[in-house]
Amino acid sequence: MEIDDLDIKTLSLLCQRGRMTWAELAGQLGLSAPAAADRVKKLEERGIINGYSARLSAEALGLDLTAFISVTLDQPRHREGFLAAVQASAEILECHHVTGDDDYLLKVRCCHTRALEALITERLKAIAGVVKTRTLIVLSTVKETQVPSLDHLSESL
Amino acid sequence: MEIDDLDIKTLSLLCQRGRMTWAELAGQLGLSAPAAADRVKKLEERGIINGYSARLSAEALGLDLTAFISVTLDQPRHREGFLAAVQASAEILECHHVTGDDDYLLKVRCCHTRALEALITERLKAIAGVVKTRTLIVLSTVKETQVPSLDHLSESL
DNA sequence: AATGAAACTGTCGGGTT
DNA sequence: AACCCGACAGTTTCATT
Repeated sequence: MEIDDLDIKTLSLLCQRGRMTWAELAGQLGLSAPAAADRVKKLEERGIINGYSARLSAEALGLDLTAFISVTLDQPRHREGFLAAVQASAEILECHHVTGDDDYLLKVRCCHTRALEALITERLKAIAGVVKTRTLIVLSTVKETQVPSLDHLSESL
Repeated sequence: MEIDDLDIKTLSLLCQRGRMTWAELAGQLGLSAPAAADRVKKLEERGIINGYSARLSAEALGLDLTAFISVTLDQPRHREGFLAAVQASAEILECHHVTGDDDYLLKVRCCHTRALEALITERLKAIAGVVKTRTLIVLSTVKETQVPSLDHLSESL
């Protein structure tokens, strides 16, 4: 199954304005509304579109602090507990198993440095097996996209 | 202006299903459709909801490789060019100015190791002022949320 | 993939607590 | 101020060509 240029444009438009009407989308694509809706439905069925989300402003919600935390686990047997704790913690946005000196890289977002301190000392370091953490605080964010690059899929948009 | 529990629930629902109808949302909130639409409109006006996006599956698009790259710039005067290159590169999802040994932390997503190699050697290292990069490859992703934590805003959902 | 009809949704006004 | 109700325009959806 191929992804054509119209699919790319559809994805691009729906990433920018996820609640746009099929009629509006159809206008941008040069199609009729049912045809546009059909294409979107197929993209959903193929799993390319997972769903739709409201984009929230972290700052407007008072979440001014972003940080990346590297975590080292001493023993593989502690993994289960660590992963469960990660899932349970709302402040941890992302958790990746990575190559390099440490085992996991977390992206966290919280209100202020006190909350970050509590997260590191009371939650992360409390988990059995966490022997080391290293924290990078974000001073400013230059770019932050959720959407993967679409350019590599087509040359002529 | 306060954010009440109904707002929290509204945000939570719209993060899961951003295209849900006002009637459906209203049902979940125990309100009428116009009242629910009113609340959403106010959240949008306050900047708490920035917009809506389709969630795309990186894997379904063939973007199987995620990595974090630390970048060191030798001189502040090279910043402008670096930031411009970052914005122009579709494979770079995020770019944060961070504390620590290096200056910037990038999150990138591409097709395979060859594309990553090209990104690092032909694009990043080609930028004037980039003296060092350090790459962590993501082996697996345990958790990946865009949504900031909402729990700290209310105790009783 | 486009058209046309039926059902639904979003939106606006007015009225209520 | 926040919410509910009723009505109309616009939209989605289905069948058909």
